[in-house]
Amino acid sequence: MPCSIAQSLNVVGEWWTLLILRDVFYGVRRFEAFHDHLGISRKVLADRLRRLTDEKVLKKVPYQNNPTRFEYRLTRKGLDLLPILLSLMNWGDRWQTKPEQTPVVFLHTDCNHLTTPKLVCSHCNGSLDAGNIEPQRGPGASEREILRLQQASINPDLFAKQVTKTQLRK
Amino acid sequence: MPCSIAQSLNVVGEWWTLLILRDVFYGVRRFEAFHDHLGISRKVLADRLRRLTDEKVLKKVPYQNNPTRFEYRLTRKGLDLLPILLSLMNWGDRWQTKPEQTPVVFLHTDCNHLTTPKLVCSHCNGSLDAGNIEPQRGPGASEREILRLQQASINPDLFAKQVTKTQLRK
DNA sequence: TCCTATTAGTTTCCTAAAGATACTTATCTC
DNA sequence: GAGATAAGTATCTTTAGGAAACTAATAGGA
Repeated sequence: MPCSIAQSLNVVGEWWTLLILRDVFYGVRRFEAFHDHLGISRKVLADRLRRLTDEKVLKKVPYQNNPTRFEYRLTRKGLDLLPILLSLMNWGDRWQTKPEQTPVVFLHTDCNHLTTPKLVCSHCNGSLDAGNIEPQRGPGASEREILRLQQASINPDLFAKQVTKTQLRK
Repeated sequence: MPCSIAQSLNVVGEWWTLLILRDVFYGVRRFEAFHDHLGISRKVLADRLRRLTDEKVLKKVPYQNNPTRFEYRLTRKGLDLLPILLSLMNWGDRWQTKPEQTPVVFLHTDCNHLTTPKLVCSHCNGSLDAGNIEPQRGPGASEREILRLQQASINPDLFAKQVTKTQLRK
């Protein structure tokens, strides 16, 4: 599918993949450790780790010889997944968890305050949300994509009041 | 699992769910339209839409009577998923797509420039990345979570040089 | 009136993927 | 030699996904 979201989901969209990556960000590196922490089946864990190394999100680094054994580390490409994980965590905290049940918070070591991630514009640093962005065709837009964009509205009348009976087709 | 990422994935972690939501953000609202655009099976589409409305990410709004038919709209909770979608899109663009193949770009209407989403600290507006955040126990941290955090390192020696043979246990 | 189209699903059947558990290989420790 | 450790494979059963046909309620046209 010619869509960057689909491209991403192709790599990290399967069950377990993002939970494995969360563990990697927390410093988990070895097969047994993933298995113990996550309670994931060994077959699926092996499949996912293979996929992630094939896609160069993780790389295998040897940590002993005889027999040679490997641990899994993030590549630059993998490290760049952090915004996705932080966004997921932020949404879960806000909508799925009571504030007093928040399991993990983050300290921003540059300013030494607890932080919540916020999306801003790379150009003006102003906040980015559904109300102030507009999708446009990129250089690789397909015919289909262009058609879709012509009708696109990022904020589709979100809180449209309930349509009254007389407005509805009889 | 007592983890906000798992909580989020519980709602949006299944195949198709985020692609359906992408379409919703672009203004797609009806069953047949999702089916046509995505090429998803009708059964799975019905399952996913039911799940999303149960979770109050989408809500059904009637648009005609006799027979009453509904379309799917984002709630505030659903609208708040935008950072996740933008982060996924951004990662896909950077790592899975050649620049000249980018299908969609975004205009930030506040500053009128094309934009790339960037994560910043809610407190100081400084950039947020693997190098300057540190996970800490939240109010609802479990024993397990606390143990994990004690060994946590968000940036686990990413580019550790290949370990030399003599460093490895013989 | 009868025929076809539209919309939003549901049902059925078949294949693909996930989970549980046991097994394997190579080595170290007791 | 017995057990433990680590990183997987292999096998079997259960579950989930895809394709296609079917359904309900109505509108519009011949």
